[in-house]
Amino acid sequence: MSAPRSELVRTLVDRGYLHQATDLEGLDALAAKGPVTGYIGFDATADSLHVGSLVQIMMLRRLQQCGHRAIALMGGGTTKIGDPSGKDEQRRLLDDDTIAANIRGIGAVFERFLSFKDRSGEDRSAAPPAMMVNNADWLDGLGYIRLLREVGPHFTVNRMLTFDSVRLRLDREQPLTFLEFNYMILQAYDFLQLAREYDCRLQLGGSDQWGNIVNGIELARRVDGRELFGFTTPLITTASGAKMGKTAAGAIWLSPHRLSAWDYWQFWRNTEDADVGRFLRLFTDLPLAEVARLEGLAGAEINEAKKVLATAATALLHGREAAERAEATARETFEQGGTAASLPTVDLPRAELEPGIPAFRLLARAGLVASNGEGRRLIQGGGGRLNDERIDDAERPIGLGDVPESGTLKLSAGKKRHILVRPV
RNA sequence: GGAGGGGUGGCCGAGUGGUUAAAGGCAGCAGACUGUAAAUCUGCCCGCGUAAGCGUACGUAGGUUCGAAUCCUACCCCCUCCA
Repeated sequence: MSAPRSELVRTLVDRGYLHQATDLEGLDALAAKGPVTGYIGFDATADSLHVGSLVQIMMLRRLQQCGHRAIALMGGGTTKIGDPSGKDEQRRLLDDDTIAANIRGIGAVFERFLSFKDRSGEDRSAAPPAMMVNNADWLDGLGYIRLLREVGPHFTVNRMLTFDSVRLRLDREQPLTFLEFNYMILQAYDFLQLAREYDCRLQLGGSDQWGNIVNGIELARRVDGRELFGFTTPLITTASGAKMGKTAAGAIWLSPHRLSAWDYWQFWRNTEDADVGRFLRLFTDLPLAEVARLEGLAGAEINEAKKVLATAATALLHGREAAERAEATARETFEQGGTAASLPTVDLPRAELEPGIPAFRLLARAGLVASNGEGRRLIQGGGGRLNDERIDDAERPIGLGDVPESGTLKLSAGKKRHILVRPV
């Protein structure tokens, strides 16, 4: 297409969010005219989202930044069905209480990225407040016959069978239950419902959602004669092809109770060279010119860009202050080789430390390793450190005598994972 | 309801009486090299134990055997085809 006229489409395209769109020019024209309402659905399968969902969250943020209304749709209803996309097996079905708790947890994340406050009073140019809605509100009370009559005629099973989410299962001879088979219908119905109730015209999502999104668009056209738009992002992988967000300590969660700001900062700091520019565009608000400059840094200098990325991305989720604290901690720890007092700290009763604890046991006690055996192996492999000195003997007792001036022991598993132990 | 196939460690997947805490791969952790990168190479990778060893583990519960993931019985679950 020619150069986008709307800020929205320009932003999404320039920053690398576009994979496929149903009618980009139409969307561009619409967004150029005035505020558009767009949504993304999130399943409530865990009490926190992880970085895998961050692209979607950032898109909602872009939507709002460009003056449009963003709706975060909580899948309180659809989670009871289970999206078969990209899965070989049906997920365990969750009960209502769990889903409700998950929605609360997930909702908290959105507060960081979107503004739900109505500020039109103080600032006329402000974007409409974002909204959070739950599809259980309309799906729970849905009558089966009514749904079949309203929606059923517009779906042919022939076509449903051609969708990736279904076909992949069938091709691999994995079971697909009728329950899951209905997921796409409900998601299509969501879009119709949001279009009717909030004049929502746009659904965004990951590339695996393309089929579901198109279904909604078609449904609304046939039933209501509405013109809706769809937009998907590419699957975000690292340059070496790994799916994003599964690393050292497991999934990179967005909720602070699951993953600290420090660990989150470290995750971004360890981005592969080749990903830095792309990630800066997708996951930070940095101006594109600045991104281009940082991306151009070569060799070891690219580390500067990684720090900017880490701090900017962490600031969005955990706040500027926490991000800068993480950056400072990292500088002291890695660049000055010191012991930053702000490293993660665990308290240990003096009485326990008094007689001395074998090193392998202390590593486990501090949470750096999962078991005593793992602590032993770590030390045998040369990865265990006490106050930056390699621990050679797994049995070596560590006691109060090892506590340096600073008052805390520094334990390390490898060069990157450190923890402070404070006797209390 | 009938016939056939199958359930193995985080995942994939070999193993059909002892040499099996269970090949191989992926993922993960650590070491070396570096730039807290990638790639590569090396080691580790159920728990407890300094160790010898012990305890758990191959869908569940029993049984046969000196000895079972491997054989038998019952049950549960999944798949394919038929009704």
